[in-house]
Amino acid sequence: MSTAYDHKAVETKWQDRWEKQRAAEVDLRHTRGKYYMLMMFPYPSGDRLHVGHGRNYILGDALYRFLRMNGKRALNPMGWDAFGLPAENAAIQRGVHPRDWTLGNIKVMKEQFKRWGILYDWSKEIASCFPEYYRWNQWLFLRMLEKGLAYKKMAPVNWCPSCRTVLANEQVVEGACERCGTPVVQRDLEQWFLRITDYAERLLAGLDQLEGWPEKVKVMQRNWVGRSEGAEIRFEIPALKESLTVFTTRPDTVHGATFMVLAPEHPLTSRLIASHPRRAEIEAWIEKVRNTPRIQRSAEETPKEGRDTGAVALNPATGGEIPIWLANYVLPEYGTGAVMAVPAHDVRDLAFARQERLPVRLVYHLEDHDVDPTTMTEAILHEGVIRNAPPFDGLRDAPETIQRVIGWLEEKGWGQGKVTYRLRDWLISRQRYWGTPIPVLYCETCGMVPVPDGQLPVELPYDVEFTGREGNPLSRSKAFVETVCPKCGGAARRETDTMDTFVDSSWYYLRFLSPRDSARMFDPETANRWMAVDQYIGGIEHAILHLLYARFICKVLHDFGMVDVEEPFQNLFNQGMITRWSDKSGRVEKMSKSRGNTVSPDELIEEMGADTERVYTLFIGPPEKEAEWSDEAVSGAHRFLQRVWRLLERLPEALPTAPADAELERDRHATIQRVTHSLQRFSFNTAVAALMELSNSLSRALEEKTASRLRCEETYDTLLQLLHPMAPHITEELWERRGYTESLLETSWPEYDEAKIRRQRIHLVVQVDGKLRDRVEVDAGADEKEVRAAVLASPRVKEHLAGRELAKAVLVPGRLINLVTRKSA
RNA sequence: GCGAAAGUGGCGGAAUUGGUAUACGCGCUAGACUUAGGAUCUAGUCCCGAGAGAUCGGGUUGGGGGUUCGAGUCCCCCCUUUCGCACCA
Repeated sequence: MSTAYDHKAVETKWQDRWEKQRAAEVDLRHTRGKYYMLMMFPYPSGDRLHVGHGRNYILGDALYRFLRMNGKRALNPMGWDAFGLPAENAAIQRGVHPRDWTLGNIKVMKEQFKRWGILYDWSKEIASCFPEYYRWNQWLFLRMLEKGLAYKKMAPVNWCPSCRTVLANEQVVEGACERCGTPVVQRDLEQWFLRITDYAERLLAGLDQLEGWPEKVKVMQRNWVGRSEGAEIRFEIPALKESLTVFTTRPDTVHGATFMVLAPEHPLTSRLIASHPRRAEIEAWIEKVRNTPRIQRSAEETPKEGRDTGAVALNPATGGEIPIWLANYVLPEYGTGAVMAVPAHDVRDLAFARQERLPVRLVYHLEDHDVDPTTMTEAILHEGVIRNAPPFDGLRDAPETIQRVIGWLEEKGWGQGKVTYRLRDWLISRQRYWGTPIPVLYCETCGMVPVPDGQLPVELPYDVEFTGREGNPLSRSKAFVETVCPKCGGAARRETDTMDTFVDSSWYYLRFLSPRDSARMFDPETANRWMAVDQYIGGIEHAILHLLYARFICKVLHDFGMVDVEEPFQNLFNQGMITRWSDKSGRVEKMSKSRGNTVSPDELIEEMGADTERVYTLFIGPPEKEAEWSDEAVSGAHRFLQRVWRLLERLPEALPTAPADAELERDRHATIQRVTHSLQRFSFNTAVAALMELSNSLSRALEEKTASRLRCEETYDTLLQLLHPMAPHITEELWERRGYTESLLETSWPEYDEAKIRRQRIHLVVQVDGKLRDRVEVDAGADEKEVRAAVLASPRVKEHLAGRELAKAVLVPGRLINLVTRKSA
């Protein structure tokens, strides 16, 4: 038996053993003690994982092992978010098929997980790119289509004329295509949507139930849904004999509406400008605005631009005529795409009114001084009293005032109360190959026809060309596109759009519970027993999109009667990023390949071992916070593990009996308590610190021969058990060398006895007027009388009391006593 | 601009409920062992002042005020940083 710590041999040995034993496999038929933990399944990109990625998985594995030792039936599955654009780009750049590229990457990542010593239940592995998985995306889509939750409409998209494809917002860099640099244009295309806006209210309400979610994420989701209460108000346009509806959160300021502003895309625009003398010029301007990418157009720096249509509307409250304008700052998709401008009480409207020399009218007046509407430079937002706006004169800016105005508008038939959301329906169409084909087809006689369930899955053809410049490769696959209409038997063409990969990831947590079911999306019975996910772990970058979509789809499946829960993830944990100095940029940045500041786990594991990386990663700081990687500090973790290794050989140094057994026993129990509580609240860094201290105590006890052999061995065994979640390989090896045959994973988490942590005699802190002056030894249970006697006997305390008189004493039992004095008379 | 979180030694950080601020680790200093060591071990390491010394006194959690016997922790004002949203009517 070798005595030096050979991390390579130890780690390979145990990784192979865990793999052979299928150590993390769970039989889902049993649910006693069930705990469903889940790491956000990764995208198998071609890059090797670095230590920054490792933090996430190591954290999860430490939690998993801790749960197991605490008797939980913990399920920790892993799969692959395997569809996506990089695979297609790899195909274009390197001529390798997206499928082969993806499967190759999965293999590499799986090997990396193993080398970190991470245990997943691989019997439940899934990959979203397999037809066995994505057929259920299609099935779900068809159910949503039936219920009207999936629909198709024209929508403006970012379009690269050179690549001839739609780009996601993230792929537009300064108004140009990220890949070829061609300026991106806005273009209207028929696109598929999922009606997530129908669920806006429930998505908001559900957040209030999620006590186990970080407040930050809930706030971000609330803002994203963006609920606004207000009213819709109709303004008549005499020239068109039609009315224009606006949405406003401030119906109480309707008397101050001095002009209207429409988005250039508004359906009424062309009729409004039909007889305008400079119509062509305005149309050209509209075209320019429409072609501005949405991100740029809605940036605050973008100057406000507008055009007068020449038409007027009637303000229902005043009966006055007000001009109708078009402006780039009004967004067609929010509210009704039209606003009533109240410059006196809205910052943006005031700026625009001043720029275009439009009139301003006050509704709310300040009480302390008069404001001149022709010169005012600051809008009056939430103060003042209404004047000259019958029948509301005298009312103040308050929610009740708004309610009264809404009631009045409803009574007069001019408008009604209305709630609007910022949330838009979910655009799922992608003009890409590597995704789930949307299962509909187009027949010349029957029109759009859903693919019958019996014909699912609509499989991606393998034999496709990837040239990179011709739009969606699918549309050039005759074998795929040309098909037969299931209704009439005539010729039909398949939809070539594929789904956003966020569809795949919005229900995968259910598939893990019956991953091989070929008859159903998932087994509702097992799902109801195992859902919700008890602990979900992943990056904050998914705070909005993924987590919102997953909540939405879960609610849809709930409404379909397929699963009881409405919220899929009970507790959410977002680990912080790992940062490191980057020579490229000359500052500390997120660790990433493109920044050239990654640390490879391969080399680190080779040099110091996976356990060292694990311990350091957990010790680096609070896991929810960002942490800066330090190459030097890693060696501290390595030294600690080496000390733990050497302690085994030092155990025989202890004598059969020794004087201070109780002290080490106290440390042991106190450490169990500290580590247990730390791990329960994800405080891995303090858990590691506590274990370092226990290791130091044991080392000292051996050195000074203050504890018995039995006591030292017992302490050491506890140390190995408590350390196991963080450093699984070395602890298993040492445990085996201690002579135990069962895996540490199968042992029960050590228990502590509070009575053994308490000391008989304690050092009580003595303060005089809040300042630390001495410590006295007293019985732990000493009452105030006894403590006072002991304290007043202290020479140092006497010194500080000299010339003063004791006013009162505050005793915190077991901790301190504070003697409060005053000048003696 | 709105919203959220945070600010503690040279550095990463610790301090469940208000109760010994700076645990643990890195780095640094000195010493031991050594053929050499980026190995290992031991001691020291918040700042200022006094002392040969064990020690003693004072100060310190971004700044200022407050509550309290007692504040890193609670309240108010300000400063800084990070993150999210951002022409949403």
